[in-house]
Amino acid sequence: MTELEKGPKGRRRGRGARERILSASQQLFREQGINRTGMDQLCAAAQVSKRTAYQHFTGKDELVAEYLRRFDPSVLSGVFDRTDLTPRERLLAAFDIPPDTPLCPYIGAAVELHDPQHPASQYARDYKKAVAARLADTAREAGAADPEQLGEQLALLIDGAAARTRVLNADAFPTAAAIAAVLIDNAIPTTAGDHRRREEVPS
Amino acid sequence: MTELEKGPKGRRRGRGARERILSASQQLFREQGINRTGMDQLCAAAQVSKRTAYQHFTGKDELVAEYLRRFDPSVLSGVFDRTDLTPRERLLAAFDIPPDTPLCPYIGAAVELHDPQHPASQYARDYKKAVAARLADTAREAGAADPEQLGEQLALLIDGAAARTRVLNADAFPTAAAIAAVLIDNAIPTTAGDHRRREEVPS
DNA sequence: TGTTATGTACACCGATCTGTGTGCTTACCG
DNA sequence: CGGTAAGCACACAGATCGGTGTACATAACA
Repeated sequence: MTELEKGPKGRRRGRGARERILSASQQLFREQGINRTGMDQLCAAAQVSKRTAYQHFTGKDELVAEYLRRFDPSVLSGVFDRTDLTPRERLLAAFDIPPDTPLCPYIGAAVELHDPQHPASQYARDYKKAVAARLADTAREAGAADPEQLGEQLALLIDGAAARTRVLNADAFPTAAAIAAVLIDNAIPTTAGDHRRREEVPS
Repeated sequence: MTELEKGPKGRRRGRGARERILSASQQLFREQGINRTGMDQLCAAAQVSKRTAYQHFTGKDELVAEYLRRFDPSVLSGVFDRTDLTPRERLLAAFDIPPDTPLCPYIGAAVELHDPQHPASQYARDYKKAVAARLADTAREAGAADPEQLGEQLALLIDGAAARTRVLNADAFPTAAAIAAVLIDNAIPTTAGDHRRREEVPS
């Protein structure tokens, strides 16, 4: 009561204001977009006074950059660290996305901010490159002929699915997954089986 | 002089204010984005008084929708109406984009407006569907096994290239074109000449 | 000539936005 | 206890936004 619940005034601090601000950002920026989410609304949602928010972040720009920096775990690592899958399956698993996922915030940020020099835009670039690199690593692990190329191609498919889902309001990831399957089959030379869908991998 | 050049006051009307407004929209909305371009700036660039702008368009929303509606000719028809190319070549030509093209305004609008009900968002959807349909038509003309699927796949590649180009600030269309070539080769059974290795599907 | 569109120039409204300034309140810690 | 850090409530500044109101100027047409 004294710790998590608020007294009507004074220090509230249930697990840090900063956390609540970033948590609210995750929700509001994705739901409404960055530009359409004002600091007033955001602070209200985070149950944080505006004054406090500006003591944790020098401005909205920094907040946005920090907000973007908190995404890897769920999307990136969540896919690549699954040791129960073969490299090949891991590549395809990148397209298995829960159908309600609001949609790649990096593209949204790059479009909304519209300034390639903005820290968030720079981080979005870095992130996209990192994803392509991890895909390339996995492709190499899977024995692809040209891992870098395959990684870049799969990254493009993911972005295409994200953008198209956003514009059409309909899930485009199955289509992207189908293309990915073709590309992977074409790029990985042998591996016992063949092209088409191959159920399991021996080891 | 009396017609095109302006007297310091009064009616200017060199080829219609509406045209100048839309023309300025094309430039500013693409350069700066929609939300970051105010009506004041836009009217100044169009050399049109703000009052006049609001007599031609009921509001910015309508202007944005109209702005989007003026893009087909250059992109869509420009590719599909080329009778000097085979259907196959036409499919690939969709990825031949002048390297400086600012980038698909439909995706930008859908992200910036962030409201699927916005007239511009609806038109963006219609347009994307139309492109996929024309790609499917061409794919059918080229003899693809599943034209709708190929059309949807190629459309996704285009969107992926657009989005990725935007985020990474580097041309992603060559990568998309490479994927397209693979998909087309896989989907079109015969077609005399070819590159890649295609030993399968005799008929 | 006068009328009617069409347009200009410019001030202005209300809303909203990022960001501050100020004073008060509470928790923690020595 | 007293001090300090963290936070709150709230008003407010300054800018910008979409959109109007008003009075005036010009071109085309009768």
